[in-house]
Amino acid sequence: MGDTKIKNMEEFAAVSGISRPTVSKYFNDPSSVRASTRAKIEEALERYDYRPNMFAMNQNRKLTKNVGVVVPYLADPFFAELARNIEQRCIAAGYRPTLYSSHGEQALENDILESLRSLKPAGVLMAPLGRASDKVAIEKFCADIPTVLFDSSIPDAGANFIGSDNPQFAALMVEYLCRTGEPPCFFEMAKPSNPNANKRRQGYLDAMERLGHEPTIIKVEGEGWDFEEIGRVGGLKALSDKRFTTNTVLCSNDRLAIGFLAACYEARLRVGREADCAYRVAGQDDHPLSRFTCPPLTTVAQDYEAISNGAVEALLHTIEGEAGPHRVTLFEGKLIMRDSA
Amino acid sequence: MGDTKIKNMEEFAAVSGISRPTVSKYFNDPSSVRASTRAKIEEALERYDYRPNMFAMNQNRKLTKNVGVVVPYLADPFFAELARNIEQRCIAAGYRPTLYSSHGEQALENDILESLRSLKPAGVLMAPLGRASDKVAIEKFCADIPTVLFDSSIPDAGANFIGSDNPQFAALMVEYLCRTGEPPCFFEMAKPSNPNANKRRQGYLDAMERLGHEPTIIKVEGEGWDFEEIGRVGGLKALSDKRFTTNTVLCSNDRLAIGFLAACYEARLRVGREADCAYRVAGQDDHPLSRFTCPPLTTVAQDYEAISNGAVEALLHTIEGEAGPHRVTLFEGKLIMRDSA
DNA sequence: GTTAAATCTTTTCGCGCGTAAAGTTTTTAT
DNA sequence: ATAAAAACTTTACGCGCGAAAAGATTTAAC
Repeated sequence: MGDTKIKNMEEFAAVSGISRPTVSKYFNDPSSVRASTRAKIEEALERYDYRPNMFAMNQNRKLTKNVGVVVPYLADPFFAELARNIEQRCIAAGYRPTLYSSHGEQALENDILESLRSLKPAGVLMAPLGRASDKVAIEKFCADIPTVLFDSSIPDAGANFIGSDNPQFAALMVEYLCRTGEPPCFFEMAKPSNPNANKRRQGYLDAMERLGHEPTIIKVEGEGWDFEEIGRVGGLKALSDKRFTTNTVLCSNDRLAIGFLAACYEARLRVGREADCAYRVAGQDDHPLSRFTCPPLTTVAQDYEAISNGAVEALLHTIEGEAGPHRVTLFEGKLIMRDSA
Repeated sequence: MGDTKIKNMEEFAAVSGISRPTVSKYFNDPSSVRASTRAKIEEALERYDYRPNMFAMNQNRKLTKNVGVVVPYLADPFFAELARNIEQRCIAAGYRPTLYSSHGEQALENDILESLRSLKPAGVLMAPLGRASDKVAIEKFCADIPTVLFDSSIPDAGANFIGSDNPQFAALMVEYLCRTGEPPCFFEMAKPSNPNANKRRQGYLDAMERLGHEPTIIKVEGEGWDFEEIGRVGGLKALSDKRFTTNTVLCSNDRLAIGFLAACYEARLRVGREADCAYRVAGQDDHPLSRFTCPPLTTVAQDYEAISNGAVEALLHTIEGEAGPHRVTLFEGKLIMRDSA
């Protein structure tokens, strides 16, 4: 292999005995050429390892095979895991995903959208920052480029949305906690980065009312994406201020819960379902590390598979023109019972 | 702004009153044109938001401004954090980083290298999978494209390497643990994914010998990148088999330690420095979540800043031709004392 | 075996920009 | 003020491929 170096498609077409336009057609869609031609090309492909020049390819093509994947904070294993799933599904569908993280900053999110435009992507899968997002910029982007939003929605951005049924998450957990012990207090950030938090709070309030309990919401200070630290510091303060009206705490998300567990440990309060425990603590998301906390965290699991799969499929439909304007798909969560509650 | 839509550099040159070749020069290096010309261009840039076509730009340029960043497993917050730092430094240096994760698979790592070649990157920053890497493929890649390896080295790959002084990590922790209590047993995977584990084990052995203690190494089964689960399952088994010869456990890395902490909790063994604790547990890396475990994990901190900064600087030097063949830079770890040991 | 349909070849053009050469203008130095 | 240097304009070409049109060939259909 590699006798003579192949410089361009012209040369490769020569050694494979097929005309260049047909070879070009092959690379755009191998199934679009006759089986016998395809065999010839693929045989030559093994003898001389040629790959078409990406830049020349995409220059004239109206639609590239590039797909942008944007997440708000990649250091959060929840998004890392979603990104991993999405990447692999895109590759399987014959697309070239490129991963971007906004790192929690609006300026970066906008920069990413800008540089994404110049990539002429076939489509974009985006989990917006949420509260910190530049809604107008995102709406404009969605209007120009086929985009599917996931995890966190931007109302009125004319794109499909795939996410979780957040009120259901909270309701599910509230019902479980009330059935097995004292009704929960709700522990959250005063200014959540993500609108899902608001839906979870509402789900909590509704479920508590439905079950005839008085709700208690504990809001802690702190902004940004350092949820664990915010949960720890805020948790310590809330504990010493005795703001919890029951022995049960439902956290707005698992990362906050992990911080709250650390606060309980620091305050020498035992967490769990057993008799000698001071608090029961539950989270929401089923963060990859939640099963390794001490005690293991009871939580509501996001359906990672369904979300990533649904997002990719919705994007492919959008790309292929089957419009279906502004559909919203929500997946239910599953109760994951562990030792913390 | 946006009166007439600018299609290409020709049109943009017209509205800015500068010739196209000079505009082209500006975009390649704004400081290469006269200040007055630069001002004219930048003024026009504000009135008409034009951006040069990426694909046409890179087609004829011998060296692009693209930089590939490859990590073995992005769902590991350790690598996510490194990637974040590296990305931002690359952007600051005027490059366009693109992030890739091998997701723990050799095939994917090789695929990434392949598609990276067609991106004609100015350089690549790569943290190899380690044991699972296709060494030959990586060596070839390094020979063709300016590459800096980080975190995990590939001997003989003709590239600079930036990482941590792993034997020092273990030695530092062994000395601390021996000074404050019983000497540690070493807890690790039988087949570590990463060669750093071997250096840490050697560092442990040397330090134990130097201090006149008998070393004990506990190897647990399991492959892949699910370190926490491997640590938990292996830890439970090792505990029930009574394989620990002292009350102190030094884990090969923090993720394994997090799993081991979960095992201790499950076995109802209290971890910490206090009198009623059964074990002291320490890790290595200062994983982002290590300060939130229960108890907070005593560990040796990687110098994230130094590594990411060093890697980017080494790459920039390599790109700019200042060869300096095969330099290895190692950074020391710092002891982070928390409650677990 | 003939005909229509599908596929391939040949030819040609253009994408948007990098780059080089030759001539012109502006800036800097003396 | 004058010469030399620096920066600019004009012109022209090429990169590697997509795409379209017209003609030749193969395949499928009856």
